[in-house]
Amino acid sequence: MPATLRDVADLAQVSIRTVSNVVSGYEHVSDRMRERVLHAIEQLDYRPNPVARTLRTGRTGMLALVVPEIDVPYFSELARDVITAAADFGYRVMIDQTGHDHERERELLTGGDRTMLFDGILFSPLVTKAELLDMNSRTSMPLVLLGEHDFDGRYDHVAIDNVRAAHDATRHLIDLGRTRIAAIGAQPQESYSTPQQRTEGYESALREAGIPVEPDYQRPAPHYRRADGYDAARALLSLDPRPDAIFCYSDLLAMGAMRAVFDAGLSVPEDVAIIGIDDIEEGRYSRPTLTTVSLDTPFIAHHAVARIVARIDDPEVAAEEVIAPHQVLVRESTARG
Amino acid sequence: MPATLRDVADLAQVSIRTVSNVVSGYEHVSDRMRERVLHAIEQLDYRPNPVARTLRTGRTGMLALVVPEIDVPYFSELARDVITAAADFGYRVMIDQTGHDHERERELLTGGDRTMLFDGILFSPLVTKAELLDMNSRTSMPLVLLGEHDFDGRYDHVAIDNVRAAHDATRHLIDLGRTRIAAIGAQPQESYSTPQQRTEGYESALREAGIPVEPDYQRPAPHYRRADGYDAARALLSLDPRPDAIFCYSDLLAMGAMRAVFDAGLSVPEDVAIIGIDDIEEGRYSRPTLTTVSLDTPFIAHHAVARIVARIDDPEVAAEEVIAPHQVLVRESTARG
DNA sequence: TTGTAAGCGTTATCAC
DNA sequence: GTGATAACGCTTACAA
Repeated sequence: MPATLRDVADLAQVSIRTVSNVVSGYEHVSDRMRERVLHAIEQLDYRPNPVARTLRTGRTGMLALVVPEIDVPYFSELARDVITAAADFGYRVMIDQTGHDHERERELLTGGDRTMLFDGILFSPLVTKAELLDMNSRTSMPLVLLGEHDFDGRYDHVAIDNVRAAHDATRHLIDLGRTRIAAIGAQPQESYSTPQQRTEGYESALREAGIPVEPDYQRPAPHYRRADGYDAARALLSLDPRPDAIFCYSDLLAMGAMRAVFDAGLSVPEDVAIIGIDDIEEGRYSRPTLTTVSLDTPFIAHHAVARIVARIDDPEVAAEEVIAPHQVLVRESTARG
Repeated sequence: MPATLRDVADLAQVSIRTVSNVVSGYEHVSDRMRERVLHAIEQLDYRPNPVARTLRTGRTGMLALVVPEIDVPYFSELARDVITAAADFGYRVMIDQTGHDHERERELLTGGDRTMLFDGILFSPLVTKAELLDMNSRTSMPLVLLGEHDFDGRYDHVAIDNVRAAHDATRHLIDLGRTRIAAIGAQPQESYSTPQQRTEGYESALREAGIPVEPDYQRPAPHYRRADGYDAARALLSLDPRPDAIFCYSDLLAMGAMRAVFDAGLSVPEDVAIIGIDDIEEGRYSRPTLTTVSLDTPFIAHHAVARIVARIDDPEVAAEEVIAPHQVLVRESTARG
């Protein structure tokens, strides 16, 4: 049975209040008292019960990071940075996986989930804009959106400029001299905003270069996993004329797409140049290495945590938008012939 | 301000006890009462406070999964399965990252970390056997070890037979006709038990085949990341005679090693055959695809969660050892010429 | 500077 | 079957 404040107080012959003062670092405690208390704490191996403290203070010291799939490299790399950033602010991170389950997302946001042991949510959503809009209005749970962009200032969010990022990626392929530029990653339901924005950037870059937008060259991807990229690329390669470049909305899609190109007996970048988004470590070792749009996840993580902490401390603070920098990293998958 | 049991009781004109009964699904409640209570709950949008409940019951409904690095694919894929398995048992998962920090591991295990908001720990350790032995003895926190094997029945653990797995992997390379078989992944401090066991399996397979164990062919890896595999492989390739096969203690090491082989102007598997351990998804898409020892992570996750739940329910239950099956999956990186 | 006591929102032990 | 009421372990007015 773990020792309590009361036990320590009894042993040290002081009041429970004094023990609490010592434990929580209150200043005005005489040295003799502090000495006695610390000794008793040592002796009993006392540790404060965080749950009791939480019940009293209303703070758990935990953040929830909600992602669709933790084993998607982008999310696990983001999680790593978020855990690190949260530690700097004295918070710990609980990771929740929604598994593309909108219902689960709604539960978390509305608090329909009855086990909310955290102070705030970092949310990398799957939900549509409309869904999200009236979701969190019921709960007062502090919320910061990751990766999304277009929410009219209702929520804190930290994201990249998706339109520009997609535009830059497409532009890079154009500068290579490619003209039949396909894209993988549009979502069947067009209400997901990230894919929508990337499509917008892709199309605008094509138009600016005077290249007609060819609907057949745009393939959806139900999720953003390797298998989805593989399937989509296979379909693209069977077209006539076949694309000479593919812009993938995520690096993982790109990994699958590259494999599909090889399996078709073609080569990257000679036959098909490929670019992704995310800059996951895998792309720095793959063959060929993957050209990508790098996202500065540490930046995203840091600002997201900073925002949520600010909102926890003051729920009334105005919502803020943070745009993380991005940058095209040219590697072998788009190297010039 | 969220509604409490008391508010509901007042509105429904019943006692707080009756409300609690309804909420926690107690059977002996009259229909009229239940009706009234449910109505009030609905009206107030009442949700039980999990912290208060926890303080009373001592259960948080949370498990901690402790891993060195969440962005290492093996761990993120394991995390995914653990989260899924935990959900089946009604638990949620908090992921903690120790970042190769022994001190952090000790903190978590001894509860020196003051925020123990979970009921049990699933621990994929970095610590040495000796360290672990007297670590958890102070706390009574339920603990299940993942991936480790040789702890004399003091702790629950679910793992694979590391010696056999390494033996099988090495044997596979031998059966290919390779004779200069290197290994990457031994740890500088030999007290880590998993690497130790893999080295044991590697060496025994060589000896059985009458192949001398060549110390130069064994390279340590500080961590198990791509960069470590890359560096180790580079060193191996500069040897004379150079190895014609490499057994990597993890798939990620293998990905780095493959890249090093290509950068040296050699090919896999013709010049150097490569096999890993873990069966991460990346290896199913890489070029060449990676031969590996598959670990059945869902099995590991399920049994680990089942054990920890059993131990939470009855702390006195005898420690158990679960050995997960493993299997060599032959792919292109060791295909016959 | 330190002690006393009132909660935080539950669950559980009594009675009735 | 339902109603009071005492914990759970802590923080924090309010007193002394």
